[in-house]
Amino acid sequence: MSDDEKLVGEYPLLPKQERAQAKRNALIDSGYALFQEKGYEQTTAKEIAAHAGVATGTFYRYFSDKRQLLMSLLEDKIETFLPPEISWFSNNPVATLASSLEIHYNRIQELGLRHVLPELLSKDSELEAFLETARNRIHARILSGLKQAGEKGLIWDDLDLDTVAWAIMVIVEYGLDKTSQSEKKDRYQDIAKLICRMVFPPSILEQLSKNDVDN
Amino acid sequence: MSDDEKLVGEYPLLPKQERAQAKRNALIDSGYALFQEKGYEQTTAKEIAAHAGVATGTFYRYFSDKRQLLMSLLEDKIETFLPPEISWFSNNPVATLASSLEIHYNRIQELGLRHVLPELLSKDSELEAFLETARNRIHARILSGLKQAGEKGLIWDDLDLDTVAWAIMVIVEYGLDKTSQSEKKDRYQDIAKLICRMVFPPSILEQLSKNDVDN
Amino acid sequence: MSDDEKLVGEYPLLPKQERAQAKRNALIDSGYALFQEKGYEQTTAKEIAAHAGVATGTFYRYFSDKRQLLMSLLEDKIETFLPPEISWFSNNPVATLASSLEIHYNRIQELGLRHVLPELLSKDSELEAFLETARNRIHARILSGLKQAGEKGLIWDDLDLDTVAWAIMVIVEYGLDKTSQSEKKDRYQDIAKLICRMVFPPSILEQLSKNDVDN
Amino acid sequence: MSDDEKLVGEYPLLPKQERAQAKRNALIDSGYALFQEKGYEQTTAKEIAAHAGVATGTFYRYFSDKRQLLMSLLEDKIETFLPPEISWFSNNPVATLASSLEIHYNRIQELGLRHVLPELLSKDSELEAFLETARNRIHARILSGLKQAGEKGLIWDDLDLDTVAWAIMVIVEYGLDKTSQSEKKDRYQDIAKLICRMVFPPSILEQLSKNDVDN
DNA sequence: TATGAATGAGGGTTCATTCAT
DNA sequence: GATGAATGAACCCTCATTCAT
Repeated sequence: MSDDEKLVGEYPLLPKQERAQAKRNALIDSGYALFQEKGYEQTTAKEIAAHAGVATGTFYRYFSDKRQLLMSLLEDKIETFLPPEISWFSNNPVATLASSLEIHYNRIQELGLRHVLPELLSKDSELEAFLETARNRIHARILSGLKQAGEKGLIWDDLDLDTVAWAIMVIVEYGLDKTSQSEKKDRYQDIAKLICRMVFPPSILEQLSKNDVDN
Repeated sequence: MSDDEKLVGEYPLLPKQERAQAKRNALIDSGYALFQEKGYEQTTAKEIAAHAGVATGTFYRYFSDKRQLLMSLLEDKIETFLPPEISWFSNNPVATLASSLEIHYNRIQELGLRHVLPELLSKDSELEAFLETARNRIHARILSGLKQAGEKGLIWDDLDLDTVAWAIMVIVEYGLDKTSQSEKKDRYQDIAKLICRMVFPPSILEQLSKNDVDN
Repeated sequence: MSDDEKLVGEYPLLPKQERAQAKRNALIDSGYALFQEKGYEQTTAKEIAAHAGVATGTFYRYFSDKRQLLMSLLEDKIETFLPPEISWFSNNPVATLASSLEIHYNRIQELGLRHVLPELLSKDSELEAFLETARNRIHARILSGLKQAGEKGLIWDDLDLDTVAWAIMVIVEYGLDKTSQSEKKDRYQDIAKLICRMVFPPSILEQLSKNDVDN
Repeated sequence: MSDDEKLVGEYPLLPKQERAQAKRNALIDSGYALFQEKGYEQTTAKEIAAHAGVATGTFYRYFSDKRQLLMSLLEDKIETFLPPEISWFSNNPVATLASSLEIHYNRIQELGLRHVLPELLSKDSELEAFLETARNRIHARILSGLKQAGEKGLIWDDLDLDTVAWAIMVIVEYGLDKTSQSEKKDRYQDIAKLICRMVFPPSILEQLSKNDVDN
């Protein structure tokens, strides 16, 4: 992408670079698809290349090895991990949160690499560090939202916000796996309700919701 | 070998079946230890056998393959997944829950296979089914506790108990990973508080706790 | 071989160890044959295994890799590099030397690895050190023979014995390669004569030879 | 690239053929340098091209393959193998020979491909034939010098000149490898002395040297 | 029954060579 | 001509599994 930007304004628009970038992307996409489908260890570099429609050797032109493709893939997709900024000040926090969750969860689903990573984490400290960073960014984002709400006196004052942020994260990250597609809509609502009950005292929650009805 | 030493001087000792069972157990334990330490794919049958103090070939007398050892291992340890029956009627639900969580989490830690399984799930539907069953048993146990509490009118009456049970499960299962050992004590308290807030209306919670103080 | 010695006196004579040793030897022999035939780089581990009549994997039970087989091979055969102690005091030095050369050259031929090593030397300092050691042992043996002769006043007194020893070594080591088999007998004589002329003043040489005729 | 810089500002400059020749030479030089440094098998076509500052594909415009570059290289450098015509009639044969050796050995060092070739010989009969030819030319040159000396009655009359020529060749070709730079000067002298002793009867040698002193 | 050497398919990776641009 | 990305055969090595002892 930064590559494309550099090209802006240049006339002939080198087809070579574009094709290379396309091939790299095809490999990443294929790696992504196969890692999800069969797991990381079960996917061979040969398969990834074949799936991307290139020769085995080409794989190694773009990535030093399978692991590096995984890292590149993660860097490409990392933003998806970040949940949207959650607004705790909305009139109808439950509904707002529910829709936030839906958006975020869909993204995570799309990423869908969670099933691929755990086994690797134990043997790859760089990967571990990388994901830890991502996780911290998510946590920090949730925590900051909670702090703002706390400063306005909207939430329980005896909460350890760190724990709350972490519980929300876990619920969102691991929570919807086994739910059938048709039931998910309802579940978002229920989760949102649970989270709100963790966060807001009932009185505040009622009041916020009332405002909503008034509008 | 330490096994052989024990045999010195003792003649008939273990009947055949027992010796075999001991060997089988040693293999399971070794598999368990190594899977945790290095992951499933990264552990070889040879290593498991060596760690158990038997020959490579012996491994295959007791298990048809590596995967089957994993399944046996899980069957052996599955009970550990089950959380203790949670008592929602105690006088001090937060404290009671916190200690339940601590007990359960320590068991799960001991099992510690979560990092090993996810990647396998994608390629092994039998394993998937197996774990789904285990998961369902946990869920059912939590759910049944909630229902009892619900029947006594102790908890929010607009809760989808299924969702609540599931959220509790997720928090317990995935929640404490990155917490440092020293901070865990506090975290159990905080988690218990959160869960209680999801479950009990504040008034009930207050009342239950008051009883406690009275005693 | 030292293995065999250890076994002397033991009854059942473990067939396992013997078979393993035999396999190891078969691999070394195959490696040796193929290295000579096609060169080191051109020979694959698979080929060596096939030539020895075992599976690829078996190769790696006995040797960590191709290079290690080469080292083992050299260690096994290193003694062959050592030329026989050359007797400079014999009555007929030329004839004696000629026959020594013949024996030694045949051994070297049998070893025949010279064609295999040069390219490797540049990239493998351990191998280089190993061969340097072997070379030094040869040189030392020749030199010691020359010194003894020198002390008896048999040879030119203005010789740098080190250089002489080295020249002899080179001639013996590299000298007979391209000579056709049929001509070798004569060539040994000629070489022996040359070397003697390098070493002995004509008068001494004549005198020594005369003794011989007298006998 | 340094080539390109030379082109700046100069329009037609090198005719096509010359440019091509320059590129070809650059490739040969690079191949030569890399073969010496890392060995033939260890050097890739890509590296040679990169070292020569051209693209991989360009390599194959000039040479059908890596082997062909080696052959071309040898043809280019073959003359270096030829030792200088050795004058056996000089007044001070030892000194003359010593300086001849020095010149020749330096050339051979410069060529330095000896470490590269042996392994290849076994699998490439054309190469073998080629080097055999070169070797024969050297041998013939030395032999012809010896014959001339023989005709003048300067050397031992019972010598097999073929063997002598060959011994000289071997000593010169393989002899100085392991000698440290600082000791080489002396060694040339010693070698020259040895060779002279192989060739000349002491009386002749003395007489020739005396002439020298007289001058 | 226990052993552990043997097997060989298959994985990751390299590199000589080709060919579209 | 020149380029260098693409190719894919072939290499080295591992390890789940078998089987003679």
